[in-house]
Amino acid sequence: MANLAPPIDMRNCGDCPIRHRAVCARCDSDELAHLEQMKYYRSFQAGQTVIWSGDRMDFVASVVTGIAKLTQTMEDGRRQMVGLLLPSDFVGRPGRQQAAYDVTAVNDVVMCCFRKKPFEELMVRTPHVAQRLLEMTLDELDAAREWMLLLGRKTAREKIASLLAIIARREATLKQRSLGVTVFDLPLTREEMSDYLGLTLETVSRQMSALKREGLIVLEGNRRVTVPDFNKLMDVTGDDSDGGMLS
Amino acid sequence: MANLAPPIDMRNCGDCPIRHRAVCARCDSDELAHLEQMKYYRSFQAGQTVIWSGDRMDFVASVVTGIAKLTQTMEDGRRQMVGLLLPSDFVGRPGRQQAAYDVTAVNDVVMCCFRKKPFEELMVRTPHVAQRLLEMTLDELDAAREWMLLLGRKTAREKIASLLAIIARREATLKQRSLGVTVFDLPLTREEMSDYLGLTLETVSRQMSALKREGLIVLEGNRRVTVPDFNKLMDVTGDDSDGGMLS
DNA sequence: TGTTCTGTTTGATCTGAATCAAGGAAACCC
DNA sequence: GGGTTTCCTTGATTCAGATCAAACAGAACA
Repeated sequence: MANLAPPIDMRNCGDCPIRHRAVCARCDSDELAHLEQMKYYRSFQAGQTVIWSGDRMDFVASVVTGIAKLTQTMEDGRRQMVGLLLPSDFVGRPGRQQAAYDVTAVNDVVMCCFRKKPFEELMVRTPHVAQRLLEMTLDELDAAREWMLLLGRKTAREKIASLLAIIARREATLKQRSLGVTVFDLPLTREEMSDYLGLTLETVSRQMSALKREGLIVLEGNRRVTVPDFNKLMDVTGDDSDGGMLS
Repeated sequence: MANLAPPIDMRNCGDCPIRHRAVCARCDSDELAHLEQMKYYRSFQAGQTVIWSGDRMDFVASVVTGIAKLTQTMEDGRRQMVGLLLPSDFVGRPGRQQAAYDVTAVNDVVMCCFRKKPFEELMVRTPHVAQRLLEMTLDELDAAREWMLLLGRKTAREKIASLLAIIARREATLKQRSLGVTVFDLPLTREEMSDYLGLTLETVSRQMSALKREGLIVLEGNRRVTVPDFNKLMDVTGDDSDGGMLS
């Protein structure tokens, strides 16, 4: 209901990653002008569905602000999150007809969109776009595989700690702060966390309480989390203990 | 111990996907000649490690024959398979220094390799290579996400059925047979299956026995599997029930 | 022809997370 | 300010799959 018009200051376009990261870095300005003309913005309210799995998808986009999730659902309702899209992440697959998963706005989201057909044509003309997208897709693949280890082999406790560590690290990077003490708001509800981690929301809640009881995290309300000692949290994740600093 | 020399009939090169799928389809013959000169073959014995996680990876490759697995291992030994490489699958990430996972030959494997540096240079000159790789990577990402649903939400029984269905379907496609009745040899040991599915090998064995008891599969020895009715097997996977016939 | 592997099956028991079931607490809304 | 809704926590119980333990089957080999 809330989209297709761009009430967005063009200056925001500076954050648009398709322009910035996929194209701008290496393309000449003619191509850039092309992209400029093609793009349009859409915004989505928290909870709104961007695309349903199986729908034909006639655009590609990148997240400008907000967070969106990719989910797969089984016939009986069991649900698994399979991707979390943060600002600058790319949505949609050039060369593919149908969406493979549901895409839903977690909070209010703005996306920078391009019609698929012309974008694909542009991709043929400007090799750097394909190369940049390949890079981004490889990163996503790495993340997905990390996630598979989590889903297949980690305990509930380790899963929660891993998720908190991921968010804390991202938050620290975003705000250019060190990882020593981190404070942030969880972008996900308990249920979304459970969909992410392959758990029930009760188990998520219990494990959060446990970590709180042990002083590994401090909770103000349900959402605001303080991690007093990042390394202690990392010890619980089961990951290699370099603190993840050598990304 | 067993590599770096090509005792392989050049005609096998017809199966080499880098040539065939990434390049050949759309590139002029000069580029092809380039690729021809660059490539070399390596073969690996069953169980041999192709690359260790963290090693610097100075080549990219594609599987010509055999099957290789990607695995991640936690400090305490818990292991999760995160990828299964079949003939024509691509190994390695242009633009990345280190290998992110262990790559191991499941059975005897031949790979068609290219030194990374010149391959990357070639990628810049020939846009279709990057585009083809992007397509392949997107496919892998889709597979990984399907796999995440399996790991996070499926029961042991559904996991086993899903794995068997995947292999049966691939086998049928390969031999151009219909899916009605399928016979094939499992390429994986019970332990490898458990690594794939996030289970213990005992549970894998038990569930295999259960499917056998119920007549959903017939086992000759441990490896040879007959699926008398593919649709009945699909009913157990928990997947949407189109029988997977639409791609 | 036994001997030793390696891979597999099966049984008994345990346990971590799911399920079932109440309540609490913050946000929203007349 | 009370009522509704949505989200979260906590407790009691159950159960699927892990763990521990033993035995079996086929292949390799001497």
